[in-house]
Amino acid sequence: MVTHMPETGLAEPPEGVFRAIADPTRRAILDGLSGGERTAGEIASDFGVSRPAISKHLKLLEAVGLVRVEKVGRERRFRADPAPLTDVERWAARQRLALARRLVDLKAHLESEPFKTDPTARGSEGAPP
Amino acid sequence: MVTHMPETGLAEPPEGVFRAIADPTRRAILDGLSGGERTAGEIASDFGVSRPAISKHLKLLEAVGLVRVEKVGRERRFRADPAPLTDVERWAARQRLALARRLVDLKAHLESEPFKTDPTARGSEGAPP
DNA sequence: CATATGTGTAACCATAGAGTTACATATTGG
DNA sequence: CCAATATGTAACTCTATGGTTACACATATG
Repeated sequence: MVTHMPETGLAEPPEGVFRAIADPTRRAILDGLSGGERTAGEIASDFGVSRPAISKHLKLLEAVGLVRVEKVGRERRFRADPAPLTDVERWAARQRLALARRLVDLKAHLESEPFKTDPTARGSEGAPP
Repeated sequence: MVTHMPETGLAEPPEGVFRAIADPTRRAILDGLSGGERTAGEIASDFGVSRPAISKHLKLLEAVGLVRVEKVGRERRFRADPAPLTDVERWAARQRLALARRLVDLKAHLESEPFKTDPTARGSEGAPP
């Protein structure tokens, strides 16, 4: 039994990004940044939540690298940076590949051991020559 | 100002999956299921948390379709189903594409308006002494 | 310089969520 | 039928987190 942390053995991607995109408002912020740079105020005006709330979301997004900031005068221009999402995509892709591999193994297994108990039996799929 | 919900205009993927994979233990469970089916007890024994905790994680994972269960006798065999992750991958990919598009637009913009103030100037990246 | 503007921070609140222990519900095996 | 095994559920606790309001700061502007 692993007593410390999950410790999957598989490379565990940065926790932060997963948590960051778990919140719908933060995903919406990133979506809103798809068109290009926006100031904190502009972003906040898109949602029904207070500006401070958005400010904190932006801070968190910046912390995990999903957003870059550029201070221009008294305003701050935010722009999305999807780079950290590669971790998420890689993890998701690996999950899919794992399934595919299992299916291949299963197929191979079924084809190699038709019916030990009955030599006269035809293939398990019922499509014998 | 949108008063209801984020409402990004862009297709908003199922909230559930994002929340489900936000938890490191749940991701670890899915990773552990990469090799094939496992019973609830086997899964629980991999972590330093109580079995009920794992049970709840499994319930949530099943609710969002990331895991399938098959009751066999008194035990339950769980297996991963990465299908719902396509939503996540699509969203992530779209984010990346949005950035690429912005960069292309920027490049085009820079190339179309080299140096209005100096007709003799060559490409924008030149190193004028 | 005195204000208006654009933002971040601090202090609080309320709720969600992850963990725990105790107990209820199937099945299997004698 | 009864004890052991494999799980899920209920009832709680604690902490993380998203939101809010009030206030501090920096930069533009008349």
